[in-house]
Amino acid sequence: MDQLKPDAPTAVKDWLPAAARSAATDRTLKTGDHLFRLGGRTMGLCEIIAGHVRLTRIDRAGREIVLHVAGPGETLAEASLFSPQYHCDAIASTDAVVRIYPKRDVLAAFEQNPKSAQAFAATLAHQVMSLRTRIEQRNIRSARERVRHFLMLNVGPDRRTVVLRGSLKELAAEIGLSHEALYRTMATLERSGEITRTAGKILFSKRI
Amino acid sequence: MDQLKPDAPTAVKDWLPAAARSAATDRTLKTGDHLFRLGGRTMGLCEIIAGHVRLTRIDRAGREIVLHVAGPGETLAEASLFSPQYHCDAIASTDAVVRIYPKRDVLAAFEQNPKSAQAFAATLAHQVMSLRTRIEQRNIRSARERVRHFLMLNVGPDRRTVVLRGSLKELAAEIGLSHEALYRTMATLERSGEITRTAGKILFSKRI
DNA sequence: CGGCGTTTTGAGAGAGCTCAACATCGGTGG
DNA sequence: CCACCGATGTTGAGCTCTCTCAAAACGCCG
Repeated sequence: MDQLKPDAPTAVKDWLPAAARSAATDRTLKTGDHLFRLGGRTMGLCEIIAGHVRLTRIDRAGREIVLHVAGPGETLAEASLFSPQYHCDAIASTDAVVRIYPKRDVLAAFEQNPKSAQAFAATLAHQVMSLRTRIEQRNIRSARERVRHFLMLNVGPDRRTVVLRGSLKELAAEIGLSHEALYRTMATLERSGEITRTAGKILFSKRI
Repeated sequence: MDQLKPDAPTAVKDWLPAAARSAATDRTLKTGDHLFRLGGRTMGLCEIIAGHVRLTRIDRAGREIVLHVAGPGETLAEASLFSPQYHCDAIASTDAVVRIYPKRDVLAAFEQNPKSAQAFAATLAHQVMSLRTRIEQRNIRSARERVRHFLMLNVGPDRRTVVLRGSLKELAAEIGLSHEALYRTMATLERSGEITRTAGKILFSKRI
C-alpha cells in the first residue's frame, strides 16, 4: 500500500528487539473473521503477514464506516498499545495471516531499551509524514496532476524511473482514482511524450 | 485542524518532562517567513503557539506542494527529531509564534524517561490513526456522504451532538470540499430534517 | 457607518464516475 | 492443443456532481 516513503523504516523487524519478536504468535483469519472487536481487551501490536484487514466502526443505523485497510507488511492499530480497549473493529477483508506481538513484551522492550522506543516513535513519525503527503495528494482534483504528483514523489535516484508495485488497478485505488481514469491519464501522458511505459515501470522523458 | 480524535493527548506539556520544556525558545515569524528550509539542520520539536505554519515542497516546475498546515497547539515535523536535515520547507502562512524544544533535550528526555518516549509514541500513534481516518474520508466522493462520515466520527458522548471548532470554511478545507459545497450540503441535511444547526454545534435528529 | 470575513444562494462548465464493450494475458481443464 | 474463464488493461459515451465564478445577506469591529 504505502509507496510514498520507500526509505521509511516501517518493517517491524527493523525496530523491535528480537526478545519481543520471539514472543509473537500468528493467527489465521478467513474472510469476514474478526481480528478484534470494539471494546475488546487489546492484545498487542498486529502486523499483517498476508491478506487484508480493515478497521471499521458501526453506526447506529448498522452501516459500516471504514477507517483503514491494511495490507502485508503494515502494522495495525498502533495506538492500541497505549490503550486497554480497542476503539474499533478489525475484520479480515480477505483470508489473512496476522502476527501479534504481545503488548506486555513490546512495552517491556520500550522500558528496557529506550532506543527501541525511539525507533518506534521514528517509525510513527515517518508514517505521519507519509500520510500527510497522501492527504495533500487527495486535495489535487485533476487526475493528470494527481498522477504527476504521485510519480514525482516516487521517482528513483536517477530522477526518471518510477517502479510500480502491484497492478495499475491497485495504484488507482491507492491514489483515489477510478481505474479507468488512471488508464486514460497514463495513456494521455504517454501520447503527449511526457512518459513512456514498460512492464512495471514508468520512465519520465526528462529528469524531474 | 485535527478534530477527529479530541481525546488524543496531543499537548506537548502532557508528555514532555519539565526539564526539556524549560529549554525551549520562542520564535516570532511574519507572514511568509521561513521557519526552516529543506536541507537545513534540524533544530528540534516545534510547537505552534499562535498563527499558522505550512509545510511545503517545491517540485522541479517550481510549484509549491503543501504537505500540511499546522495551527496553535500542534507540533510540526515530528520526524525531524530523528533526522539531521529537514525534508521540506516550513513557511508562516500568517504571523506566528513557534516554540522550539531543542532536539538534544527532547531526545535526552526520551533516554532518561522511557515513559516520555512512550507518551510521544502514543501521541504519534493517535495522529496516525486520525490521519488514516481522514484518508478514508477522502475516498468518499459524495459531499453528502463525506459530511455524514465526518459528523458521525465526531459525535459527542450523547451520540447526537457535534461541536464544531472554527468556522465552516475551515471545516470545508479540512474535509476537502469547497466551502460552497459544504454550505449547500449542510443546508440540504437540515432541510431534510436529518440535522439541526445552532451556533457552533450540529445536532442529529436521531441518535446515531 | 464602512470595511472585512463568513455564510448563502445562483448558474454554468468541466472533469471524473459509471456503465458498457472489448482486448489481453495467464492459468485450468477437457 | 484449444476452449474457457477470470482478472487486468483499454477505450467509448453519457451523466452526475462538484468546482468555479458571481453576487448578496449577515455579523463583527474599529
